[in-house]
Amino acid sequence: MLDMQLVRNDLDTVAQRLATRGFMLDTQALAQLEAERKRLQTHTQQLQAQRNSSAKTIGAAKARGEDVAPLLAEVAELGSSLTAAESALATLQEKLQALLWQMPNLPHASVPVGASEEDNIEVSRVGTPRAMDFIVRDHVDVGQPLGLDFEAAAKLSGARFTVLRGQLARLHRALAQFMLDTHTLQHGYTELYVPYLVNDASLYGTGQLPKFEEDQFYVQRAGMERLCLIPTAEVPVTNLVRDEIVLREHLPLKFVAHTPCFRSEAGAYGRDVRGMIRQHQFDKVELVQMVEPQDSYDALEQLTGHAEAILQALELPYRKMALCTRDMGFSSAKTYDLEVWLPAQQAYREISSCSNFEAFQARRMQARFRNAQGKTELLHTLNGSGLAVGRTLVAVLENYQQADGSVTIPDVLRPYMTGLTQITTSN
RNA sequence: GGAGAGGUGGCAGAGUGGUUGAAUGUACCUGACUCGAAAUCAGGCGUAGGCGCAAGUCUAUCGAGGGUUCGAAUCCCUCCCUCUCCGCCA
Repeated sequence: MLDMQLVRNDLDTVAQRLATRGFMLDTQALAQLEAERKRLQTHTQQLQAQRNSSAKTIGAAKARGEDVAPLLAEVAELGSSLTAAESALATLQEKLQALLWQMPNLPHASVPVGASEEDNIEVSRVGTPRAMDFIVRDHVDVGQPLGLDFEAAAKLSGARFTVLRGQLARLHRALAQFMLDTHTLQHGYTELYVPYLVNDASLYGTGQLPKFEEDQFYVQRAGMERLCLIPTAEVPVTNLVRDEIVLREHLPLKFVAHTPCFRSEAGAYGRDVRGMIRQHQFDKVELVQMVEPQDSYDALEQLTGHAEAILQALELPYRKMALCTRDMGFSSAKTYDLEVWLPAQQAYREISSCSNFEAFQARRMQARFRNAQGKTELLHTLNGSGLAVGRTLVAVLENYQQADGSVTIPDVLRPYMTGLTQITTSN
């Protein structure tokens, strides 16, 4: 959520910056609503002040044992006009609030302005795709003989689910373990285990609501608040600081969590239908940081580097993209995507997204810290995938495939696989 | 599933219709005492918003929403959440 103060005072600049990401702010309508709000609020507060002072007068008179009838007559009219003013103000403020909830974050000055992913800028490219002197198969063809089973998953749940068997399931687990160990032991993150079902307030906090309700999976409970399957660990982890005032000496907070993620992928029909690139359920190791405002862009570089370290350790070729204004997520001020090389597609595909949200989420969550002056100030929040486990498995299958149909296990994963060096149909 | 208790300021904890934005304790800040610290004493200390150059002033806020009332933390209704005990269960 943007700072209403800023939106008010700098309406045209805000509108221009939002326009670069494709959000058209009706400044005239907003200015008009704002003016009306101001008028109504002043009016309402005057009436409230009047009510309060007469109530006190009446109370005092009663205490002295005087007749209060004439005083009561004086305020007879006040009630109804106050009720009317209050409800008019409430309606208007709801309208303004709804508008504010739906406005995306302002892009940082360093974000390239662009219309689509075509305008994303390649920041760096690491690793060289391996030369393969045989017909390169995609992860589906490589994986199916080794235990990747979409038919079984379809029977159980439908499209966009996966069953993994045997060493493939184990490799999947090894990947997650390796990522967690790296981030906790080498990058200083605290591991968390968190709920996979969260309430609406949490989804508002990180920005999934109110705009992206149709992307979520909801669980209804009779007589209880509905809960939502988390689309990413970002939601439960970031919301840990919701309504909290963090001590400055505890900053930065750095958390890592391995969770499944659930996405309905509404509107993605026909995209990546083959394989396990785009699933309703996938695992992800998520990095989250809460930092002081002046540190957040350094933190973004570091956090992105932590995700890159996994790709480097796995010796997977990738590139780092600075997303352009139009391609960034709703809540983000700046995002780097890490894209891994998929030889079958002869393309780099997203495997991690690292973002600085500045105070956008913190304002929604009222997540604050006490600054050096002892005043409460909004935190800056960041997160990034480190990495998407399912897609990492895809990348390993494709990049480590051999002519004979086996898959070599990357060196760093072997300790997690009791020394196994390759996956074949026979193991 | 059954029975009960409860949601008040950073924390603890009073308050059951009238100058209560809220006692008290604690934490924190400032000052006094001290060579310094501890202890003690005095003062300050929530959040959000409106108006104002400012000093200031006004409004809202005691889980959420609605109701009663001139006036609600306090009474009534609905909902949400937490805790305890019993049962069942991974």
